[in-house]
Amino acid sequence: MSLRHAVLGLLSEGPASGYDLMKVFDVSLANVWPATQSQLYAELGKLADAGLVSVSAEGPRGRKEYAITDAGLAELRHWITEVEPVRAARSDMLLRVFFLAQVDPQQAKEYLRQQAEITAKRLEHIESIQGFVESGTDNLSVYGRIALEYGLRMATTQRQWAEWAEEQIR
Amino acid sequence: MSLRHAVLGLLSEGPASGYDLMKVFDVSLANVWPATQSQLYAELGKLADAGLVSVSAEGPRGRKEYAITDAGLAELRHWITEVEPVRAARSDMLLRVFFLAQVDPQQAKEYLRQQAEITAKRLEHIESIQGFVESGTDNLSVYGRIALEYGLRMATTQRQWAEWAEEQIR
DNA sequence: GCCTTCATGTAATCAGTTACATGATTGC
DNA sequence: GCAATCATGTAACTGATTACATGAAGGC
Repeated sequence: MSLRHAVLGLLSEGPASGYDLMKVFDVSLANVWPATQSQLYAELGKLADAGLVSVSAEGPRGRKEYAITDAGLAELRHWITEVEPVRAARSDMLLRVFFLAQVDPQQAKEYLRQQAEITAKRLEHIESIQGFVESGTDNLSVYGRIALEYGLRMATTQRQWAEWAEEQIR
Repeated sequence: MSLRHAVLGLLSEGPASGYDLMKVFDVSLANVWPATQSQLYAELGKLADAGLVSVSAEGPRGRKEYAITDAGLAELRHWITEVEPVRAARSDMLLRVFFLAQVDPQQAKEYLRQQAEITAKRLEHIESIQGFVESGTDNLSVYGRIALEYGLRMATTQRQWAEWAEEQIR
């Protein structure tokens, strides 16, 4: 049920069409809550039915601009402050670790080295977008930077763990 | 498609019934790949249809013991060494961070402090189970400890981040 | 005889992914 | 005229969650 709140959150910054939202999504929230175009349009429809957003304008090519309603804002705030985050935390990367005894030590070490490398790449990538967002002063940028810092720290820790784990084998 | 491999992985340590697997699951893999009882039984059925596991014995109360087949072991090894882990990484905890501008700074700080506390509790919990698993010498325990270390490091980093983030506001 | 544990499943629903379908408008 | 971009949606499928149904066997 969180895509709904992701959409409400984006609309809390101002009205937008599904198409607009998708673009913002891809460069911001997609990292913490991926969603597809079909999902987004479907969610906007449901949100409108529930009265949490409304069609604020219609443009060319059937464009529908949505705006968050008071009920929507209330729901967003309620979700932020009163709903306990659930930690799902599925990781097939870690799942594999449990079964590394099923391949030979060489391959197990190789697997962990690969993970260290992949994480190092992600780290570089995060650092590169950090440069981009440094300047933004809008809400999403300000808090986006705090979320980015999370990614940075987590990736660093993961890289170090993978390097340590590789050492543990043999 | 990873529950399938979680099941294969557990069966690679020896034959077991769905009921047996569920118990092991809850204290080990559930942390990296949660699954429900219904899901598990359904998966065993599909796995058997696909010839990756077979019913190796039948016991009282309709108990069916499953054993991994050669094809199953091959599939498991292939998955470990040749299939790229996908990083899904959905976090509604982080999603909220993006929208913290929608509540007042007091509440935003409160939210982050709460996350720090929750993470601290999880950290304690992980440390407590670390004591339990310290002694095991079976494959799952050995690699389970490496996975546990991951949880430990990640939780530590997350706690520190949450404390830092709280400081950033106001 | 009764409680606990063992043991397996079905059904309904929801969330997410992939692929496809369709067409209007704008800029060149 | 044509390509790129804008724009919205449907359909089929897979995976996951919740709730319910059912009953045998073993220990006391």
